[in-house]
Amino acid sequence: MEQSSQHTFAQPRRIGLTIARAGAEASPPQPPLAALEDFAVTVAIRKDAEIHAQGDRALYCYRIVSGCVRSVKLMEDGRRQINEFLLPGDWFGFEALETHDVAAEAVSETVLRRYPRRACDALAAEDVRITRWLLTLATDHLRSARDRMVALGRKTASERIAGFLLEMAKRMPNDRSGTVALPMSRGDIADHLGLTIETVCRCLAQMRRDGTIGLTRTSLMVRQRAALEAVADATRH
Amino acid sequence: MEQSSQHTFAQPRRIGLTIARAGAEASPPQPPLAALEDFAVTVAIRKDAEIHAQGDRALYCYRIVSGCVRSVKLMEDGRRQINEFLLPGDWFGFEALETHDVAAEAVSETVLRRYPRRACDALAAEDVRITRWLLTLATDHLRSARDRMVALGRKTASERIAGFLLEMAKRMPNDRSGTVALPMSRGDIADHLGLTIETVCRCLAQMRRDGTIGLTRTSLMVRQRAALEAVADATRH
DNA sequence: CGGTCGGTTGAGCTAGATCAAATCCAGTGG
DNA sequence: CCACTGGATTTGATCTAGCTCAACCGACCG
Repeated sequence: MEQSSQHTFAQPRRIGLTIARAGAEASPPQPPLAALEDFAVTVAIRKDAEIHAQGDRALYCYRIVSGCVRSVKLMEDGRRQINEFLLPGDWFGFEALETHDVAAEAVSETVLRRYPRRACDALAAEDVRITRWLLTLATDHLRSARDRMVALGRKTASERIAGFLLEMAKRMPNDRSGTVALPMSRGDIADHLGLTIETVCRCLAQMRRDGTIGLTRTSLMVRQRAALEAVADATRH
Repeated sequence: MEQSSQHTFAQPRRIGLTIARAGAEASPPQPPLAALEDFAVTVAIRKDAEIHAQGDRALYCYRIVSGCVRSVKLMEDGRRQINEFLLPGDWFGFEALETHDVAAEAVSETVLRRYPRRACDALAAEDVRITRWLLTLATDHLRSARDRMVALGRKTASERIAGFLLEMAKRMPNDRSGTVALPMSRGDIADHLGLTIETVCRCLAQMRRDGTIGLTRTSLMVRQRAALEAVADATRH
């Protein structure tokens, strides 16, 4: 089942960092060793295809070149939690032990750069900067996971959604008009925020009625950032 | 407000790892450099005293020698999320950037070993093993944060509580009879699981009526592990 | 043009929250 | 040793945010 839908490009190499940084406002840290690129392969993933499953041997880690990936945990009965949405420049899969504890799926058509973990480890053994960089990645993810736990444990539906919209507006590339394309479905948003599709819809509809956001099926415009922030940021300091 | 209640022991040094490991079934990884101990100080913290606040300059990281610590995030209006309970052998504060993004408070009378982050960083610059160890810590915390996100986002009250009880039974030292002391209040449990005190009480009471657990105010006995696991572990694989 | 699949909207329903009383101790003072 | 006090816990009664179920809608597609 793993990577059933991907194919490997014969050609591109070293297109790496340039593309990765495009449009990312505050990009995640990039690895300090170009040598890593020598072991990498570029792969294209179709929308909704699985990059790796929960429980797969963790052979690779990945950097997103373009598109969007969701990191997912599933329960037996189908309940789903999306840990995070990953965007161009983001890394994932690096934090696994023997196996991946989450699945990774393409939210939209996605191009990845794929790195063998073995090579990663080998380089890390030679060059401390690799390990330090991995540490930075891990702590960044940890801190954002903590923010999400407050949201999931203690925030109301509209607080969660306001926070999500602000995050997306910040992370996604926006055209001049301030409109950003939302790559994920309402269902994905719901499973990210611990809500149902219907609740997500109703909150968004309300915010549109209030004039705080502009909204179509796939795009978002923040019209009154202050109003959204007031709803979202009840977190102290 | 920081450390208002702690005092520094003049005496003990190097008692470190021995005490730390006592009773911990699967202890977190310990640092590979005894040199770190040369910069450490042992401090005692009173119940409910703050070790560091949200937003404090991150000058130290800590290892728990004995007792229990909660890592908490507060919202303006007092809503509270406890990210994790930390037990003897656990490290915290290492993942901060300039400031701590969470507060740390003693759940019970607690003894800590406190390490200046500056010294940590200096040693890490000399010895890769320190950095690797920090990476291990960070990824461990990240993986457990993900499990908690599934719980907070998608599990029912009884599933969350069953999972919590199993985790505690596993992490806490248990006397011969299989009874473990629960150091935290019902309120702490509620704020950890994203529930109210009343819901926690009712679920626990129900489990006691069903005979799956034995329970007093401060202690827990798992009587039918299988029953608890059936409720808790709906996570695939 | 009919079908399908997201998305939206409406109408109840319910798990868990909220509000309100008891109880139960642990610690205190006599 | 016992009564007293205050906070934590437990239990009961009610309420509600968000879920569930169901209908409808609009865009895209063969």
